[in-house]
Amino acid sequence: MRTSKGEMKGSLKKGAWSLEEDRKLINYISRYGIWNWSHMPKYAGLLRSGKSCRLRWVNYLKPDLKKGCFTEEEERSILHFHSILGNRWSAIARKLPGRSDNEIKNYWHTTLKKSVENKPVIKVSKKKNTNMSPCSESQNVYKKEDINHANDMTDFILYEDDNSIFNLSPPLQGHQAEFTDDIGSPGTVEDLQCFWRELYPLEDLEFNNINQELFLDNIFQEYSYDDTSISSCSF
DNA sequence: AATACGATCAACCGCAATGCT
DNA sequence: GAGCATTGCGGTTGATCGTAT
Repeated sequence: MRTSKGEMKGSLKKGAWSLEEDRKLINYISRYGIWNWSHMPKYAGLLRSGKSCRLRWVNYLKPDLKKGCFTEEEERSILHFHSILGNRWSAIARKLPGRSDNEIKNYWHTTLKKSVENKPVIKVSKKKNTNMSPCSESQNVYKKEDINHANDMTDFILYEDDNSIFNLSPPLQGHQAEFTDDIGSPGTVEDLQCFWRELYPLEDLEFNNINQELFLDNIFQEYSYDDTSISSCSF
């Protein structure tokens, strides 16, 4: 069955994305790029709508997304552009590289709107420890400087071409191309690094203008590793 | 300790715009 | 130009958290 917009309905999963689903989507896009959101989920082994996949990628998984608190400068930019553009969140997001429209929209409704209405806002971090983006130092967040040999993680890089399609460069070959979805959930940083290493072997990399540090931070912050995981990490 | 409440944010929904045949 | 598929956008919802009582 299809909706009026052509997307499959029924038997599609909804709600929060699991780590495994994230991995499948990242894995697929890394290998094949974004060619058709509607058909991609089937080939990626995901029981999600194309819309859901796109949203997840755009708002959460894209490697150049910035995570963490908005800076004062970003706040000023949002206020400024909102005064000009109104609720055109995607237009505002384009003015703030690394921020998604959804993130800006949420930040506006939860924080800035109140300040505009002259209600002083006391920022208290109440982040969740799984899917939430890290905000304060109280969060269980580990930056790359916390981890030995973290520079190795800059081995992993995606690039965006003129059509906004993310590709891996160069294409995976041999055992890399055989990399499949049936990989267990990464319990530690080490496990996750193995996952990424299989996708992006050092010798095959080409670097470009994607902010590698942001991508690196995203990988660690995404999964909010606990102390045990970090201390056991040795790459 | 238990419960209620408010804040936050990921994800969904409906619709409009755009592209393709 | 019509009809359908796909993409993108903005509003809204619901789950989950921390805090207050």
